[in-house]
Amino acid sequence: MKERRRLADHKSKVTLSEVARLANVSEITVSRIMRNKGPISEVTRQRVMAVVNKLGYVPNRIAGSLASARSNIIGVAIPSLSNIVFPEVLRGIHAGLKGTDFQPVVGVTDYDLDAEEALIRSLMAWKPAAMILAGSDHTGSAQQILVQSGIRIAELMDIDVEPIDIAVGLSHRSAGYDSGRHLIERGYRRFGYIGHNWRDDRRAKLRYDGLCQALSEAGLQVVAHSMVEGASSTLAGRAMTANLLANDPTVDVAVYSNDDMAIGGVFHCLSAGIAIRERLAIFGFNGLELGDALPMVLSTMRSNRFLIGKIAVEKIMENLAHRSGPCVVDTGYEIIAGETA
Amino acid sequence: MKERRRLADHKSKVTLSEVARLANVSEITVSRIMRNKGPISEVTRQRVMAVVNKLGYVPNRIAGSLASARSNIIGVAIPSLSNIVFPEVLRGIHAGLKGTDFQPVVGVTDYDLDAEEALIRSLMAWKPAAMILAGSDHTGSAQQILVQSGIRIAELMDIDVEPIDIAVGLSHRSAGYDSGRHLIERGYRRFGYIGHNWRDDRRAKLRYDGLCQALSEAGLQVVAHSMVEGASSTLAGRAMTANLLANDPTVDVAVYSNDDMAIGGVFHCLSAGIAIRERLAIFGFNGLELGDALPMVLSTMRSNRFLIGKIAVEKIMENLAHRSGPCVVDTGYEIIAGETA
DNA sequence: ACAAGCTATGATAGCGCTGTCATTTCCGCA
DNA sequence: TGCGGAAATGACAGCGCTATCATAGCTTGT
Repeated sequence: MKERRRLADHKSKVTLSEVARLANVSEITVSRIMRNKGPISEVTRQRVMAVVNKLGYVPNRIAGSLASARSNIIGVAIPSLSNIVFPEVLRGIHAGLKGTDFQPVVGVTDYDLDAEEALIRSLMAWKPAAMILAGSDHTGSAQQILVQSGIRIAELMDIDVEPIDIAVGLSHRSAGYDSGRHLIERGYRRFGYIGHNWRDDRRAKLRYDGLCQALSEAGLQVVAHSMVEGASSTLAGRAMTANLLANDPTVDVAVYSNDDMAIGGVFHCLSAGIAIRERLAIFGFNGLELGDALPMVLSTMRSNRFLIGKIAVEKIMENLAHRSGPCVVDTGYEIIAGETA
Repeated sequence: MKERRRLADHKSKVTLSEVARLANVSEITVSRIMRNKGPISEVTRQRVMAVVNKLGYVPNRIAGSLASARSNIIGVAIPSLSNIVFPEVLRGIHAGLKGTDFQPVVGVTDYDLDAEEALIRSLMAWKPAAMILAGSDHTGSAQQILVQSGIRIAELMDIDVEPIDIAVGLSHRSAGYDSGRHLIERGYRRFGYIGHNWRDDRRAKLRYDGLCQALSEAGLQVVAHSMVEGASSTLAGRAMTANLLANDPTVDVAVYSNDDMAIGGVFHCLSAGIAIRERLAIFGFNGLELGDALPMVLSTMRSNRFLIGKIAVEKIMENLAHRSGPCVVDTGYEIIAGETA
């Protein structure tokens, strides 16, 4: 009997009331001490903490959240972990959360809105304190769930449409536009575009639209396209660059859907002996660190992925309780002139 | 009064009992339906589901977990999100979890064991169904918490030491050893090593040790080192390559702590006009996709990060309830001959 | 025709914690 | 000396769900 007691004590059953009993105080006192809430005398605190440490007591947040009707969970739904930009956003989120005791619960949607809806439902079941999503495209039901939840919602990456609550990101449309202006100013006239699946990556499409507008205003247009099915990758960028030049040898600049693709372009040129910039200029999007390390610095546009995640969290934390009307934070972008365009 | 009721109904208070009341069944019946558990007649199911959909009822998992003393959370503690390998492991974890209704809760330790301990405590408070960690280095307390918890514990990346429960990864020591053998066979004799912070990345050190052993068995040694403070990066790899060659122009092969660094080496050679392989051979570790897309395919060793995450989850799911004695899964590695060494 | 064994449903009692509203103790100051 | 009020603690009633055991109807087989 004695042994059984000890086993039970040590494994499954170290609860608040156990601690309270051994420390000769009420449960609520222990609870207050664990949460640093309410006035507690130093003597009691130490006596209780001694017991806590001895038993290795870890408060059960599930019970706590149920009782207080609030959790310290932040739901995060991102489209993919393969595309480097999302881990970077996650990094920003983690950085913003550091020091708080909020925990992100991360799900991946694979760019599928129905999967996103299912994920949102599943995350909502944990009564998160806030939700962070990528983009502002959601199914009707998902949108409704988000709106009705009343919690803070941050929609990241994109600020081209009105958010439910908070949007943090940049205008991809005007980023594309400014890329176009920049390249026109540098004297390029025969534009090629190398991209990937627009259905998944709607923001790439927005940048393309912006680019076209800039060209059109200058009486120009994209004269050749090479689009790859599926996701962006450096290998795809390499292949599509070869493809583009084969289709239309007159292009003097290739604009890529992102840096992964553009770096593939650089590699193709290096290995095919094509003079970058003189023969073909290359312009990307994102400003990945890698672009900086290339034999020639990649010309691109920096988006601040880390910052987007971090600021989203900060905005949420500013007032966890109430939405304050749609709020848009523009994290901007910055042209990196580089050496490839 | 009527309006107030409706508001309350629609926002905060869509609970099991509410659904049960409107569907004219008991709470437990609704609970069974939501969980697909126990025998339920088709008629009842449909009647209840109609109410569920009408109210937009989402079960509260917090309450559910408390009542059932089990959660569908998987705690994940990784050292970093900056190093591409961990997002890939995460991807594997998500892939393995797909189709189950488990949710990963991810925390980042920044390679700090004390931070890891704090994180483990914090994750444990959610009574996770299992924990996934990187590496087998933990503080004493962390180790104790993990052992005592009784839940499944997977320690990833590394199988060079005995795990608490499950280990999935590869022997970095023998990977390093085999790199050495491979390069010796190819005729290289003057080895340089380019690495990053060993305190953070203990596995890189293991690979180095393995390399040295292979060299030593062949009567060789590493004749020059260039180590960068801090984390690995392509830029650092570039700089350290220049540095290495300046220090000892006789080296004919550089082994890098990982592909990020090695790719930097490739870039340095490309931009300094150094003949890769003829003048300096380059060998990495990880087998990143990017290595394949380079102008010359990177010679390296493939570690299967995605698989490590996926298999860890599968092993855990095999028997969620009980540990079955230490279990080690070797996901192996594979030499990619490539064109740089 | 009736025990045995289904299937479908319900009543009850918590899970481990926190919010709310007391209650007690102790201090400073008139 | 006594009183107002802050500091310290506690009792109690849930939070929203699920485990457990019980109950009612309905087939079966012999």
